Formats: sequence, C-alpha cells, structure tokens
Amino acid sequence: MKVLHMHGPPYKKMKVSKNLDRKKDVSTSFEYHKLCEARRKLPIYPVQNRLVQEVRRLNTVIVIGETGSGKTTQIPQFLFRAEVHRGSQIAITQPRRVAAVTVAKRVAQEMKSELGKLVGYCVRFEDVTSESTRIKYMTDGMLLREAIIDPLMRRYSVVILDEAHERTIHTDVLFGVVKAAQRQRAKKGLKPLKIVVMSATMDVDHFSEYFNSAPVLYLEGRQFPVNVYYSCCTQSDYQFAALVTLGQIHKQAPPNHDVLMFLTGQDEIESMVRFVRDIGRSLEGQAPPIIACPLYAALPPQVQLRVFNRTPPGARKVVIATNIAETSVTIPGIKFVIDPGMVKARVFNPRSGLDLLKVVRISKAQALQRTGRAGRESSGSCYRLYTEQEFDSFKLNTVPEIQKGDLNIKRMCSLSSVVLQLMALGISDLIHFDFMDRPSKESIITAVDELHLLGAVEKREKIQLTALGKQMAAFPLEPRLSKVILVAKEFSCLEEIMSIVSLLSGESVFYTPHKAREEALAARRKFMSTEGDHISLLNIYKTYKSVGGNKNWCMENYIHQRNMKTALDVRNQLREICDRQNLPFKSCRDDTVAIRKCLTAGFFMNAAELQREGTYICLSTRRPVSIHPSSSLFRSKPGYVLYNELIQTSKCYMRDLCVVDPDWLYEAAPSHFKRKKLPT
DNA sequence: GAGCACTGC
Repeated sequence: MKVLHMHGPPYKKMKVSKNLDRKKDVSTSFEYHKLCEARRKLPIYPVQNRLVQEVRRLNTVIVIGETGSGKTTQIPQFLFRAEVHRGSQIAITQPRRVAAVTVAKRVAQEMKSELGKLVGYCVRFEDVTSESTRIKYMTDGMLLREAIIDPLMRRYSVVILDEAHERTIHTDVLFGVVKAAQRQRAKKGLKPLKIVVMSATMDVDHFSEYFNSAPVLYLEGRQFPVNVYYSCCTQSDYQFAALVTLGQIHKQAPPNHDVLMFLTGQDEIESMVRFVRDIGRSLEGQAPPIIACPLYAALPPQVQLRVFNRTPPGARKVVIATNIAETSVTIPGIKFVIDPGMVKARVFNPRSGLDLLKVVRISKAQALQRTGRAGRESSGSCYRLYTEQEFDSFKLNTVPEIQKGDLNIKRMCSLSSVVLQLMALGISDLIHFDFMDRPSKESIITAVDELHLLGAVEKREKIQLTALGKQMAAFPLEPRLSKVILVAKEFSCLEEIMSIVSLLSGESVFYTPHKAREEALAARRKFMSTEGDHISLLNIYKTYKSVGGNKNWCMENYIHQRNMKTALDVRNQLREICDRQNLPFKSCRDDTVAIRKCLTAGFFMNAAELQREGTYICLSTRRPVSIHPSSSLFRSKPGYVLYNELIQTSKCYMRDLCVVDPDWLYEAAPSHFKRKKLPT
C-alpha cells in the first residue's frame, strides 16, 4: 500500500484520561471526594448507604456513573435489599431491548433467582415477569406505554431511568411523566414514588435542576486511563487520515492490541475493510496478521458476532464500526480507538423542509464515549483525527431526539405519536408540559394539527382527545397507521389492512443482496400490483401464508426472513389490540378499493397529483415529488397517489405508493381539501 | 433509475 509510506497526521499528546471534560464540575464536588475516600476503603457499600439514605430522604436522586461502574446491575439490588421498594416493584428502563434482556438475565443470576421470578424483564413481544417480580428491567417505550393505562404508575415504588444521557424521545417524555406521577401521588397521599436518574453525562446540572435540585451521586467506573491524542492540523479527508493512523499503529503496536475505528456508514466501512486487508497483506511477515471486521446494524447477525471472537495469539483485530459500537455493542480487547469525529445523522434541511442523512460532527459526549472504548480492560489510546480547537467547537451533548423533530417531516410522525400518547395520559396542555428540553411550539402545533386532521383530537375550549383518538393511542403505531386500522371496520377489510400495516410499520421485507440484485428484483416482480406497493405487500403476505411461510420460500423470493417474522409478531400484537376493542376481523377478499379507501383515511395528507408535464406535486405542500424507482408504480403514471414517506436524496422521492381516486381524498378529509381544486 | 446512521411501542 502506497499509503503506508506517506506521513500521517502528526499528533500532540495530551494529558487526558478518564476525567476528561468533566473539569471542575466533578473534581471540586464535595460528594465526589467523599465518595472516593469511602470507596478506597470499601468500594461499593458506602455508595449503597448514601444512595439509600438519599432516596429515602428526598425521593429523587441523580446517579452519575462511568461505564463499568455497575450501576445498572447493582443499584436496583441495593434498593431492593434496603427494602426501599416496600414490597412493590422497582422498574429500570433501558433505551434498547437487548440491554433490558441481557442485564435482567445477569442480575437474575447474581441474585440466584430464576429469570421471570424475582428479577424479570418486559420488552415488546416478551413479558418475562410474574407476580413475584420485584426488579423489572424494561425498555423506556414500554414503561411509557404502561403509563397510559396507569399514569400514577401505582405498581412501582421506584422508577430508575437508566442511560438518561442518551436522551431518547421515550426517556425524555418519561422524565415529565414520572415527575408528574411523583407529585400526584404525594398530593393524593399515596405511597411515594422514588425516582433515580442514572446517566453518564457531563451535563449534570441540567438534570439536577430539572428534578428540583436533586442530589447527585458520582460513581467511579472500572474505566482505565486512556491517552488521548489530537491531530495537529485539520484533516480534510478523515477516511484517509484514519487509514494512515491505523497503518502507524499497526507497525508499532504489539500483536493482540486490537483497534476500533469509527466510520459513518456501510459503504465507507466496506471499502475501508478492503483497504485494511490490503495493508495486512502488504505487511505480511513484518507486522501481525490483520483480522478486519466490519460492524453495522444492517449486517446479518452471524457476521456481527465475528467481532466478539477472540483474536488468535500474534494477530490483530481491527473492528471498523458505525456508532453502533458507541453504545449498543461492547467489543473485548480494544486497546486503540481511531475517532474521525464524524457520524451519519438525520438532519433537517430548512430549504427543502425535508430531512436527510448527512455526515456531521459528533458531540463532545460522543467523543468521550468513543474514547472510553479503549479503556475497558486495560489502559489504552485514542487517536482523535481532529484538533483540540476543533474539539472545543463540538456541541457539548447530542441534541435530544425530542428536539431533533422540530420542523422535520419524517419526525413529525414521532412527535404526533408522542403528543397522542401524552394526551392519552391525560396531559392536554402540551405547550406547558414540563419537558426537560422542550420541543418548539411549532412542532407541537404541527403534531396537534395532524391529530386534528385524523380526528384524534377536537378543539373546544381546550384541545382534547376524541373517542377515536383514545382508541388510536392503544396501538403501538404512528397515528396515521392506527387511523387506517380503525377505519377498516367501516370497509370490512381489517384482515387485509392488518397485514399491510404490519409490513409497513417495520423494516423492509425486501432483501436485495449486492451479488444477486437482478434475481431479487425479478422475484419481486411476481408480487407487484398496478394499484401500488401496499397491494404488492398484501400479495406477498398472502403468498407467504399460503405456502406456510417457510425459510426456503423466503430465500427463493428474496424476502428478508427476520423482518418478515417481526411483521408477523406485530400483526399478532395488533390483532390482540383489535380484539380488545371489539373490531370485527373481516376480509374484503379481492376488493382492493376498500383497502385503498382505508389507506386514504390515514394518509390523505400525503397525496400527490400528476401534472401535465408528467411530474408530480405534493397536494399539501405544492412541492415537486417523484416516484421512487423501487415502487411498483415507477413505470406508470396514475393521476393521484398516496405515499407512505418522502425521502430526499438526488430528488424528493415518494416511497410505498398507492393509486387513489381524487374523490376519496375529499371524502376522507373534506376540510383539508375544501380549498383545493380537485377535478372529478 | 435508486442507495439508508441508530433505536422503540
């Protein structure tokens, strides 16, 4: 490789280690010193006592703990042993399913209890708890959903919100919900609700302020020091810089010192893997053999598992990963981290009003998280491919998800879901809801407007949920899709609608490997309908069912088996909810008009009209849009279509389309279309 | 004639 002979970015060594970025916040804190002293004698019990004491005294405590502090597994046990829970349940939320499940398993082992008895977990499709469960790990979305049924969270005496620094939309909403529940319970003279917020954040004051100046406890982690090196000058090509840095490390570092490199996406990672393998080959005999492992979410699970394989003696593992390796996956053996300081994120484009995926700078918090990955088992090094001045200009924290949605069309759906959920919780004044970081007024109003259009809320002296809205809130779906389900009763086609909605709500069931692209597209053509992609999806579902849905059929037809399985799980879940609401499970057989009319009731705001020039414009925004080449309607030009989503790449593409009649649009939302001229 | 980071109910 030519690259190896060139000079890489020179580095300046910094005296930074685990307390990087914390600055005086932490080191001058009285609690911190007190905690450290105590910990030197007896590492974990003083924390336990202090925690229990504070929770008893003040009801709310913030716990700041580095990775490896054991807070997720230990703190619930502390509170349980001290009987802070007073016989009822302790809930611990996690942003990710896997974390909720694996942590619960470990704690069950530690407590020598069968999983699902004393210690259990609850995630979508899986409730492993029982009457005797006292420590319950769950996803944040799950607790939020439970809160709709019981806003006072009566079955819990302690709610622990873990990984709060990640600021997922669910955790952010839960902040307000648990705070309100705590206050309400106190007011009603019910058993107090204890709240513990656990975070790895640097932005401690913000959390503490929000929770009425709750005391902050600092935990030390099992983190080893990491030397941080900044680049001396700005790097114009971070991929190149990353490769050069890897080359230098590889030539100098002893074997079995593994490397983790962060890149932004699949393409970048795959091409980097090829370069890295080239380096390995060109240095054969002079340096340890390289095992290059790509890691990103879209990778099949078996391939992902390779990063956990132990590196054979004398070799070096180089893991090239997306930000999945920041939080979701912990890889053993990492001594070096290469951080180009970039991440691919959804960003809002104010010019087009659309969001798109773009490579942007990470936050300081993310940089710290990446650095920490080098110090899990012993001390390590982190190469930051940006200057210290550049680092100073990074945002302190990643923008909370709930604020990312502002004016962002794709995310509008999420905010309307959240608004619907909050209203179902009995909170109608969302503008004044106690958000830790509030979304803009405009984005709330837009969400309320959408719910109004769907008939989920009505505006009297104040905004309130309609009976329809209440029913909609019971479904774990975007409000538009819930509306489609509820309207299916009128058209007697719930059977078909359920299949379509299930397939639409999850990830794509189309599997298109690079090597067999043509075969995959040909296989797909068999199911395509001239009425659009929704009917095509229904054809797939029906065929899958008629052949008994086996693995071979999926392979032959290039259908993504795992995603298909998830869609079936979703369908079962939706069916249960429909049963509870006494919705008749009728089939319309081949009456696709009924199906498309249902879809119109939920997606009329996503209608596009064919213009004389042969292009489309979106009826709500008057913006030009195009049919995505993957659509079954790509080669046809129907007068009116609905689309499931817009995606901005080289053009503004509509995805998942359905042919409709303009009359249906008017029937579905007369007020929305009254000023718009629609030919009959 | 196109490409998509990561989650969750």
